[in-house]
Amino acid sequence: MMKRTRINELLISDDLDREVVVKGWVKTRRGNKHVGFIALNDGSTIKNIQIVVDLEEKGEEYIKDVTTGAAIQVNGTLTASEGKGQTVEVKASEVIVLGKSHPDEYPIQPKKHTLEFLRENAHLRFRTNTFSAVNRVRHNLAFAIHKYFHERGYYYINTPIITGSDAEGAGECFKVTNFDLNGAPTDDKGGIDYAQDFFGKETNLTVSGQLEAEAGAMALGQVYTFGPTFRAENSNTSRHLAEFWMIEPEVAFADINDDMDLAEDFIQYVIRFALENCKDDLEFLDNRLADEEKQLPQDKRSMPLLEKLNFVVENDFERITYTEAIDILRNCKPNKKKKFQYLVEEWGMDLQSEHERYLVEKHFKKPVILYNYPKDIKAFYMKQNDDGKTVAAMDVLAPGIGEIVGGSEREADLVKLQTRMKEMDVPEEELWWYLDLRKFGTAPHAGFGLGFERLVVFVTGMGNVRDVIPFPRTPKNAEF
RNA sequence: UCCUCUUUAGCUCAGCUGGUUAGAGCACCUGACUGUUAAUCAGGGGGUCCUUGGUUCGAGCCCAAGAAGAGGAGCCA
Repeated sequence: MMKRTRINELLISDDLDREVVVKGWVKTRRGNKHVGFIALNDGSTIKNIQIVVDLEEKGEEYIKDVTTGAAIQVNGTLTASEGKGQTVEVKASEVIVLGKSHPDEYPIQPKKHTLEFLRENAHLRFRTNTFSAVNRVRHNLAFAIHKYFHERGYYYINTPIITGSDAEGAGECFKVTNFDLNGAPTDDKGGIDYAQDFFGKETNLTVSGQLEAEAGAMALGQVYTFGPTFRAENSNTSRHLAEFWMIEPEVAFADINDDMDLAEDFIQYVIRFALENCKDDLEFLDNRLADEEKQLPQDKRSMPLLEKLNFVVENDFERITYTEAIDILRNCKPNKKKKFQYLVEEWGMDLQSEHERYLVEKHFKKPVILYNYPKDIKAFYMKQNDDGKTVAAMDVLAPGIGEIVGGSEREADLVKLQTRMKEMDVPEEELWWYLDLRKFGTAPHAGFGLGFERLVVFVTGMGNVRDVIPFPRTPKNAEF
């Protein structure tokens, strides 16, 4: 029996008038009682192949089950198309319906659906042009990430998903327990006795693999993680998920400048990879975005997707310190005219989304790396600068999505780290092993965390992280 | 968690100041058409107006509570 050929191969083939077998899902069927046209897609490309069925020979009934969504096999001949709109098509000698799709019940119609509706049909939305394109781009970005690090001598390490400490200071955790929720054993003080739980201590789903990655970097030199991350924050925004994927490189003998170089080079590399390997999909997404924004006034529209990606790849990111950013913001028009909801006045304040957006989208009009933040608004493990006021932290801000990377040089000095932990009430006992890394062969090192879904949002031009992960987990939603 | 908005046919939406039998486009079904491109044309079927309670002679519409969804904010990636 002949093997099937994938549609992406057929569409670029110039080996015509040969027997082929095609399998895929029906997008639409058109025609009359004499001839039927089927648009068929198998996921190998966003493009469909046209199947032509001679109904005078087969009879009208022959393709009555070939309806939108049905899975079919077509045996036929690859020929030059007689009609306009495509160069090749398959003249069917036999059409076999592998799986029917009842047209009355199948939710995905050959028309525009809202993203909200498709979210409720996440198991079927892969079959739409938009979501198949997004998922192919997502794959290519994931692949590019591994390729980038591998080619540069980084090791992919897997840090634990179940963690024993909640001292990492990065948001609310999901608890992991084996206790029956009605009647967990209690200790003599009336609290829950975790000593009797599966791990013998309180455990959570990881909020970050960074601390463990640091342990890897302090022996393997340069490592990265790429795994699921969980935050139990009640965040209802287009930028947050309860379960998301994060990339966390960690590099020994690197300082904050090396860290910024890495982040910039890395982001440009993976975008370039997508531009080269996802041409059709990105073109489709470029059109989709333009179409979506058609009704917006000119000044509210974002830069066309492909133009934006090429711009990011070809131009250096702007690098400014937090202090410089405050100066720019303090003297900018919206601040003076009191257009900001939070006015920028004092050094030391945390920057709000509106401020970051102003810097990226209005002032510099390109990705911006902010670094050297006040120590009081950043985490305990960041390297304290000599000025006594700032830490060597950096955030990469991208137009449209905001913070895409957060990173820092890590504090390598044991005493300084311990002092900071005391000041910030971080329990030393739980992080004894993290302190050991400073006790035995400490060295300057740096790293960052990149939210994978935010990267995919940026590259696909989708407006919501829920539409770039197949089955999003958000507050009140764990369907599928 | 806070603020704002939304919830009417399978989908996208309209529904006036509270008043008879709740509408349109698409989808679906039937028919027409010899090469279509989200095919086209004609006809047809299809409703727990998110839920609960209230006001009223009368509620899709007004009031209250709740649920779900979206946008923005906070937290962050």
